[in-house]
Amino acid sequence: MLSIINPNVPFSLYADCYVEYVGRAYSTLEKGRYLLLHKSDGSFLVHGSLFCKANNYQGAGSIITLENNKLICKNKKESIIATVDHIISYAELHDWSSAKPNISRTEKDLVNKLHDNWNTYFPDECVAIHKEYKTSLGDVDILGLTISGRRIVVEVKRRKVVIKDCTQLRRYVEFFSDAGITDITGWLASPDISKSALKYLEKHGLYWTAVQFD
Amino acid sequence: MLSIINPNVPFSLYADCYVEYVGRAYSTLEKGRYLLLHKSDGSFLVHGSLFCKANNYQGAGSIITLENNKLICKNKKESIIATVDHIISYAELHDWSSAKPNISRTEKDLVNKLHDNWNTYFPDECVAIHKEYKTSLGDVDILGLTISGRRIVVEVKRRKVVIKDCTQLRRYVEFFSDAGITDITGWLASPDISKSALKYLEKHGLYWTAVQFD
DNA sequence: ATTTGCATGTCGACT
DNA sequence: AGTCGACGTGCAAAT
Repeated sequence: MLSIINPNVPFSLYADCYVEYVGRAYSTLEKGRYLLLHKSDGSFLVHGSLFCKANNYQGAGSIITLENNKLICKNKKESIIATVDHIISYAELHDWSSAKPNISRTEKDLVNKLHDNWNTYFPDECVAIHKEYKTSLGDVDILGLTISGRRIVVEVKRRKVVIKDCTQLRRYVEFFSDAGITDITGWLASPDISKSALKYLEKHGLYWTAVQFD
Repeated sequence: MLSIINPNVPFSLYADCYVEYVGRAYSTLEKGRYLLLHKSDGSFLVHGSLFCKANNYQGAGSIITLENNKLICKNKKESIIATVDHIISYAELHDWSSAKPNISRTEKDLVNKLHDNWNTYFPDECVAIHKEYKTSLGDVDILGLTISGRRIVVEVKRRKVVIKDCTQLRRYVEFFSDAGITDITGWLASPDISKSALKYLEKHGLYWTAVQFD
């Protein structure tokens, strides 16, 4: 019944089926009509008519097999079983492109802008400005060092800053204070910030500066 | 050329095209063969042959229009333009199910388990145990109150705890200490924890307990 | 509309 | 394999 399906070729299958997933979680998807996609890297997706996210999915490296009217997708720790009642349409997807999109306006772009225009955004003149400075509590987006030895710790966000971003910054500041360095200024830099995040920053003696995409 | 496409009906389109996205970010997807999906809630997806995630996407409420050989998907602040060279296949997706999966083994399940079996996991006997206790710094998963007035603050994670989960817990603990309450114990509860997270917890006088899914 | 946090997050980078 | 953080995160729930 699923004999027309070749699991060695990527495909799109529109079918009436029931789907069960066992792995990190457990889920069932009621019998209905869904679009099932099998990609060349082993990814498997079950899409319903709503949302960007698939109802069920499994990542690269999964293996698809057929057993009677069941489509079984397994990887190391997880499996999806689609029990198929009726196939509406099946199409092999040949020559499917593997290209990835080229994205700009990322956090990295903002980091570069801040790095290259330091004095526009920060009052402390620096003798050295590091990007992606590694610490045992995580990587600091930008670390400035003034002539007097003051550290300027900057965490950059490409979207509106919320509270958890502030605790991330605090953690990086904490790395230096734990190391006995007390002359530290912490900054968040982003296009926007929530009210509670700004309040939280002020309470902890931290700063925020607005930075926009070009 | 795209005249066979009815933008009022969900569809699956396998085509050679070039895709451009403008909105929160900007991206281009090189000319190639991709699967384009239009869902009934307005969602639009451009899938390549790799990964679970679409190369390009737009969420519910988007509107699709056709202009010559361009497929244009717009919402309030964003747009995707797919310039189509050649259609390999086009299918309308009728009676596409809108069901959502039923998921278990969620964080909520763990919260309930801890709440209902408190003494198995925590040494402090409590006179009251609240779930989803609201504070101005976020919601505490579980808050226990002992007869002596001690607060037990518990943050629950369904997967392995990492450092940022510890700072989340610290923030909730901080809410109470800011309010002048000093008798607080902070716990993380999860199936597993990373080494550095455990070390971080210990350094800050916080605790971890293992909890498994049933 | 704003803010918060979960998610089977996914994915990439680095150790 | 383990750990960490960005992501156009998506998405729901609460305010």
